[in-house]
Amino acid sequence: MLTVPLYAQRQPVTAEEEAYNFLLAAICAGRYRKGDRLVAEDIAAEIGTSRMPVREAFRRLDAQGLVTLRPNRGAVVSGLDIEEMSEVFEMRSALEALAIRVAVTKVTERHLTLLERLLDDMDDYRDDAAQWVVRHRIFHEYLCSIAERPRLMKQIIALYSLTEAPMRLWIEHGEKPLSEREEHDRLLNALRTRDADLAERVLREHIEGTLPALTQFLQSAQ
Amino acid sequence: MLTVPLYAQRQPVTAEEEAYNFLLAAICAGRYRKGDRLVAEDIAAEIGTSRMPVREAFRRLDAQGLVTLRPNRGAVVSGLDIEEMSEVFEMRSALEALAIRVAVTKVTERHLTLLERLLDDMDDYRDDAAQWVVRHRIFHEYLCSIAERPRLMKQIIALYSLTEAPMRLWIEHGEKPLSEREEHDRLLNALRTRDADLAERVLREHIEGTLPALTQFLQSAQ
DNA sequence: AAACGGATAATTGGATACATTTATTCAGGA
DNA sequence: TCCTGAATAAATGTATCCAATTATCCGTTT
Repeated sequence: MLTVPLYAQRQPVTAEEEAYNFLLAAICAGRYRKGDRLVAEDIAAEIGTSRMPVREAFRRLDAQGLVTLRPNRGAVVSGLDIEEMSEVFEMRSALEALAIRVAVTKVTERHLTLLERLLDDMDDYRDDAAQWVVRHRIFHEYLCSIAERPRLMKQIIALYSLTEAPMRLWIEHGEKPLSEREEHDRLLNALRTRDADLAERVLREHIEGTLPALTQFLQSAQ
Repeated sequence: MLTVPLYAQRQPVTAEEEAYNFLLAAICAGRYRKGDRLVAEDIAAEIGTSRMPVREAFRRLDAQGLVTLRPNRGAVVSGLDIEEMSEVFEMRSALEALAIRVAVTKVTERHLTLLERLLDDMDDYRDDAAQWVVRHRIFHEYLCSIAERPRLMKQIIALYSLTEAPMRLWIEHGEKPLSEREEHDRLLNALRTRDADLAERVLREHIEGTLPALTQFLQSAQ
């Protein structure tokens, strides 16, 4: 199995990296939730460092939009309200559309085979919401990585980090749309045609089509 | 004159903010150039703090892509090579296109009047490249701000921070395209029609049309 | 002269200490 | 009971210190 992009893959060589990986993973996994206050000293104690590397990790997470830092008032997990979720989906649509347009010009059979495999992988976790959401993210990120645009990729990854936790809650709630596999297959078929307009259209429909149900779930969970 | 979004407007209340504002402004202004090493202690001495706040500022700048941080090897101003410049312009095109589509649904006469004023402002600095580039940025950022999408806005601002220094060098080099005012007027006219497709098309042409000449300049300046 | 290697200097990463700010507690008064 | 506000506790911001890493210098060797 080829490795695929995901958060925190790099072996930490500094305490700051360790703190960053720890916090990113914990927020994505839902251990720290929207509004939770992150106390530097507590986190430092948990990973066995001093507060300083944790503070530096906070800065990166703040720049990424995952955490909100206010002077003298600490770090709070940002989370997304309905409006912000919609904004993030709009941005995903715009940036992933760009990525797939470029990807269409570079995609090989090898890529398509692996993408297919990633979809099968997702199917295997049909009944494990947490795993399914992670695999879903891996699929999309791998798709975007074909474009070979590092800054674009970084941005898309940041957006997925923002949506992972609420997406998991939603899927765990049993709302996984049955049309997912079909939509992803349509996406692969569009890629195969190398038709950028078609691929973009299918991708945008896939992303934007997910939003209403997710929004409804967020509303019901106030 | 209404205030418009730009970098570093907030009065710094912490040393970290001061360091961040200082470095952001210095990189945008071209005082620190691509490849320059940023020594935390020197910068700390210049702004009258210790290294710690400067290090934290480095993290944010790194997350924004303005600086590259490597373990034990310090901070280096990232800069953009030709390929990266092209990537950033692609991203600007995608994100500003989204912004203008939303802006079209929200734009008022008041906005249009101010935009017009900002264009006149730019004209006044026709012969001052440095000022012109700053005003150009202000115009585009104000245009995007009409969409009222904070995360989108933040991202667009980050992209402008990346391009400001090379843009100034290019304009100072005397290559300012004479068609700029006309293109910006076309943009305002498109906004006035409230036709999202038209506005997006004009904006993308404006952004993507700038790239070839800028690329050529970067190539000539190796 | 160029390449190598070891000594020294410079710089970074991280922990600790202390001042400042914010949060919490709790007693007294409306 | 609900405020109010002083006292206390907790957390943050920053400077300083030390260890570890990296960069630079310089003499030696080829």
